[in-house]
This record gives sequence, structure tokens and C-alpha cells, in this order.
Amino acid sequence: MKNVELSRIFNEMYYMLSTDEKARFEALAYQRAARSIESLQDDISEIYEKEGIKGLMGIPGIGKGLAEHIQEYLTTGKLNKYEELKKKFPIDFTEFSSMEGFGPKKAMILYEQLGITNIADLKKAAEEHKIRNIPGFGEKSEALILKNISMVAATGSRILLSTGLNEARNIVSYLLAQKVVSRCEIAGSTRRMRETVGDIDILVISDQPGKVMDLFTGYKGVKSTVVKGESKTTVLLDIGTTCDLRVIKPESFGSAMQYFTGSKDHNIKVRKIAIDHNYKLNEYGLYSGNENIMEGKGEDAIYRELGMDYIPPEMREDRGEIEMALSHKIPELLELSDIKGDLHLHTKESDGMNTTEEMITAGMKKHYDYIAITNHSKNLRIAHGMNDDQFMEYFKQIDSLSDKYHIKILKGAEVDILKDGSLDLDDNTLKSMDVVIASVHMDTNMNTDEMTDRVINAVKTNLVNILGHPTGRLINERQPFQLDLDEVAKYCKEYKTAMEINASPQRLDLNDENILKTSKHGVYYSINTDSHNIYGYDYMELGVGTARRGWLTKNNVINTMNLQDLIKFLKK
DNA sequence: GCCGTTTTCGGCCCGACTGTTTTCAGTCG
Repeated sequence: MKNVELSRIFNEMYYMLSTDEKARFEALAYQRAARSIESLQDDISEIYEKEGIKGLMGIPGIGKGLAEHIQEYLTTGKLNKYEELKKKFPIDFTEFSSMEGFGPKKAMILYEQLGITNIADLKKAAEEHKIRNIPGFGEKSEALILKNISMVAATGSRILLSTGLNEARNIVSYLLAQKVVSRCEIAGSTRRMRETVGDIDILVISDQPGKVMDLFTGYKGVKSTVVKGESKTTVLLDIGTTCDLRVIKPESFGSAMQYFTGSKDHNIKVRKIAIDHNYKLNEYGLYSGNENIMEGKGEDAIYRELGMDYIPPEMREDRGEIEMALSHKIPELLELSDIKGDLHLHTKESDGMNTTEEMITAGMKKHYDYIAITNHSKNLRIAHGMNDDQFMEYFKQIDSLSDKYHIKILKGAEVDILKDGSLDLDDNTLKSMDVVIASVHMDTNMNTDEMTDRVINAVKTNLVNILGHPTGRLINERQPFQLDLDEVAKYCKEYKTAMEINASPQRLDLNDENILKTSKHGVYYSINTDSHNIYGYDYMELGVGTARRGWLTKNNVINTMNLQDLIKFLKK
């Protein structure tokens, strides 16, 4: 996959071009292209092979010029313009970009004056006090450079949504408990339920901004303070991400929520629509001349005033939702409260931590109508997978528990899809179950054709109700399998196999992009937590958030059905 | 370099914070 390389190269070209004021818009074009390619799910070389230059130009932010650059890189392995720029600026901009407060202009000045090309050089020069004498720099910026270099080590990559969401909620509770804020809300990518969080955004209303900021920087999870002002303060948290707190005036709260929820691309487009309506939209309000016509109103009023449907935060990524809102076609998205059961759970019998009864009791606390116990099959020895006899024996135990609890317990398995696409248990065993999840766990290094055939063969057994974590990816840890999801989705639709939206924090698989892609085929989904203990049930909200990012309504999701309809669906 | 219901040129979001300045440039989101 050349996507990562290309987005890194374009990003570096953005920095190099940014050093020249005349080229700043060209630079921005490279940055947009880098972001676009980074978020692209499909392999860019495949797009080029299938559709050529035209296909590349279909990617947002890629025009003729950049498409030709991509073509050059894909066919020759090099990009001339990049090599030329690199000769002129032998600076490691990619490394510098991980450093706060140090952009292309400063990097350029220090390269010209001191020959600094990377963070190690920069650290040495700062320690030797060579930077304070450069015009435009001083003692403070020298100290800040050293501080920010030490923070590069402390700040990891983007953290998982579950981590960010928990910490954001902790901070909100902490601030509300201090009685100096009258309102406190999470914004940013956490509110949009992005699978990873780069920084946490929190907005408050308070008439004592100074006090709020003092309390905030004193929060127990704060490692250090990055910037501190009356309206905005940024801290670095122990969990390895930064958190911005903004104090907002009550009359601007709605527009601030809209503004700071983002995404950036979504906001830029909404703001252009505001301009078309002769308004000016910013974080303080929607202005007609000098009058804020949104004063005191919620963010939904902004969308309505611009002739749009309200757009739920999870959809705000500029992936077509603005056009949908303008034509009043925003779907009624699935809600957490629509979920009537969890269909992927493990117990002590395979690799779970809790007993069957403990898992049942925990499921009842969620007020579910049904749950499915789905332990691993024998192929997965490391997870104590069970063989046919063990499953049949175990199901007797479940039957004996069924009368004791007022919740339907569905008997199932998470059966391995073996290398050739066959399933790891006898057909008769599988036929006796209420729910069969089939997943790939081993032999994952196959090419696209092999893996696609393997998964399709499993679906074609007509014994599979749910395709478990379809791409196998682990966020920040493991790449997805090479798999043609369009082909797989077609067969899932034909054989009434739901695709799983696995809600475990490090999986979220299918992800939003893949849901958008596969839902075109009219396929069903099942949102499951894959819980290995009683606490795992809480991850359902992450799965629902991901489904909402994929624009799903409750009609697409089988575990919103009542028990009767679900059983009918599972019988095919 | 991209883009288009202002469409092949002329725009490209805009305000807060910081440090080095004495009125502003750089960076960030």
C-alpha cells in the first residue's frame, strides 16, 4: 500500500513549499492531498491500475497535477519535484511536524542560520544557547524548543476513542463538581466518535474564566501546561494526548459547539454556505452584518438557518453529508437505545474471564432482550477453543440456565474460518446453534484474491449468520487483511450473513469507511462487543458511534430487531 | 495546485495564543 508513503511525501512537500510565502496556497493543496490520501481506505495503486489518472482525480483534493505526480511515483518509485525540493531543503520536516510550536518557517530560518536539519541538531543548538541570538528568537523560544522536544517523546500517536472518551468524561465531571462552570460539553473528534482521538476538546460556560483555567491545569491527570489564556488553555495529559479547554460566552455556546466539533473540512464547507447566504460564521455566532442571529441558540439552529437538516456530529466529515442536509435527506441514525441485545460474547469456557451466569446477569443489567454466548472453536487453541462435543455439552448447561433468567440466551459460537474457507466445526453442530459467527484468526498473510475467496467460501456454506471482525485490523497495531470488501458484501447480502461491527475499542471493525462502502450493497450489520468479561458490554456505544459514522439506521442492524424477528433472520 | 449554481480566473476559514516585537509573524486547530 503506497498510501502512507505518498501522504508522507505530500505532507513533507507541504512543509517545504510553506517556507515560501508565494507558494502558500500551493502548499495547502499538498497538505489537503496528503490528508485525503491518508484517510483513503482503498489502495491508491489499485485505483490507478483500475481507473488510471481519471480515478486518481476522483480523490478529493487531487487534480491533474497531483494525479500526474502520483502516477510518476507509482510507476517509477520516485517523484522528481520532491527530490528537487529535498535537495533545496534537506530538513526532516516529518520529524519536526511531530513537535508543537515549530513550523516550517522557523525550521527554515534555523536551517539557513545554523544548518539545523533534525530534532537532534535542534536540541544540541538550544542546549548550547545558539538559538537565542537568531533574530526572531529569544531566550523564551529557546526554552520552549527544549520543552517541546521533551514532549515529542511523551506524546504518543492518536489514542483510542475509548481512552479519550473516558478521560474527557472524567474531566467534565471534575469541572462540573467545582461549581464554577454552568455548562460543560465534550466537542472535537471525541464527540464525532472518531476511532482515535488526537486531542480532547472541552467547552464550558463560566463567569470566572481565570478560576476555571486554574482548576483545569490542576486536574490530577495533567502532566504539563502547554498554553494558558483566559479563553483557551491547553494541557498535556498523562494518557499521552493534549486537551483544550475553552471558556465560551453563553450567547455563543451553540456556534462554539458547532465550530469546535468539526471536522475541519466539514466546517470549511459549512462556512462557505454561510458566505453564500451573506452571513459570516465563526465560533462566536452566525452574523448578518454585525448582528449575531444565533444568539443563545443551539447548534442545530445554525444548520436550519442555512437551509440544511441538522447534521449529527458523527456524520460531520465532509463525506457528502452537507449535500444530503441541503436536500433534506439526512437519515435518522441508529441510537444506542435501539440495541436489543449483544450477539458476540465469550465466557470462561473459552478465553473469557467470567462465568456464563455472570455474563447473563451483566447482560440483564443492560436491559437487553437477548444475548448470544459465542465461544471460540478448537482451531484457536490459545483461546481454549472448544470442539463439537464440548459445544454440545456446554449447550445443555445453557438450556438448564434458560428458565432461571428472564432474558433469551442464544446458543452460538465464534467459529474459525480455516485457510480454505471451511468452518472449524461440523455442519450438524453449527446447524444446532442459534447464532454462528465466523471469523478469520489465523493464516492472515494472504493476498487479496486468496483471502477474499476464503471468506466468501465461508459465507457460501450458508451456515454463517455473522461475519466476525471482517478485516481483522487492530488500531495502531495490526493492518487489516487484504480483502475485497465489495465482493464479500455481495455474498453476505445473498446469503443473509450480517457483517459485524465489532465494538471492542482496538477493533472497531468494520470501521466507518468500510460501513459506507459495504452498505451500498444492502448488507445487514450486527453490532457486538466481543466481550471477554462483564465490563466489555459497555463498549456497545463505541460500536453504535461507528455505525452512526457509517450513516446506519436501525433498519440496517439485526440486533435492533425484536427476538421473534431476529430468530427468523438467523434461520435465514 | 485545486476548484466551480460567482465555472477556466481568482479566490483559497479565521481567531487565539505566544514571543519578540513596538505593531507583528508564526503556529495551531
